[in-house]
Amino acid sequence: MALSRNDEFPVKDLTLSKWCKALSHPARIAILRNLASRGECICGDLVLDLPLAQSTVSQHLKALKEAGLVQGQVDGPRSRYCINQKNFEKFIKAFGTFGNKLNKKLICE
Amino acid sequence: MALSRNDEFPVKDLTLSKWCKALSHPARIAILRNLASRGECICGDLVLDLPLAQSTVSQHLKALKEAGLVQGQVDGPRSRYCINQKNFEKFIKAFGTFGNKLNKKLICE
DNA sequence: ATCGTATATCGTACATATACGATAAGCAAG
DNA sequence: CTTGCTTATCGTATATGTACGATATACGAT
Repeated sequence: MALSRNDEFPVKDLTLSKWCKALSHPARIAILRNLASRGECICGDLVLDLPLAQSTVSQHLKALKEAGLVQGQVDGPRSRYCINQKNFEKFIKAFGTFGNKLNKKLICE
Repeated sequence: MALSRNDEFPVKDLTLSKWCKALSHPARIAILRNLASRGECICGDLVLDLPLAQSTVSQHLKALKEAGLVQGQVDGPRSRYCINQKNFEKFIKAFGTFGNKLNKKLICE
């Protein structure tokens, strides 16, 4: 795409867009729901629940990890994943701030 | 990307991911902030505020429109845009539901 | 009718995302 | 050490996203 102009946008917008991007695929939303309801689980559990190949699920997990929304730890031959609660809360908060600001403007002005 | 498996995911996940995708670029977040603070504005106003060419801004507006988050109406030679409040509220609500469910699980179980 | 302004769309280039199978790497068990 | 299981990564194919300039379209004004 030619050159990205991302460095010319406010950091807050970049941060929020990064997190939203992490949720911009239904598989990643399903993964987060799954992780939340199980507390934690291994990659193989997710593969059973999703209509995707193991390698694809692994890619989505990597994306969520890079966005900071999940964390993983090695457990023998497995990888055990869970939601990165701290960052997830930051995301929820940032989103809430964004939504509230916009709603306030929409209603009051 | 080979064939998409999107039709095999729950509708709720698809809906939320679609909206998140609309916010997955900083320019579109900036546009929404802009529209909220101005109430409404024309494409040219946004072009002045963003580090992007007119045609690119128009593309981002189209994306937001297709996601249902903004609406536009022709005004003489201009296009006047504003936030689609009804859908935006649906989005905020859907996101809140998602976030709350996950948080509840994270805290209580 | 012509000119100027505003915007959407087209064409294009390149980047990134999504999907899969195959393979590599790591560990447990025998 | 070999076997079996789990997962990450590689290679690849294709789709989508992002950016620009150029152009078409639509309207108001002169």
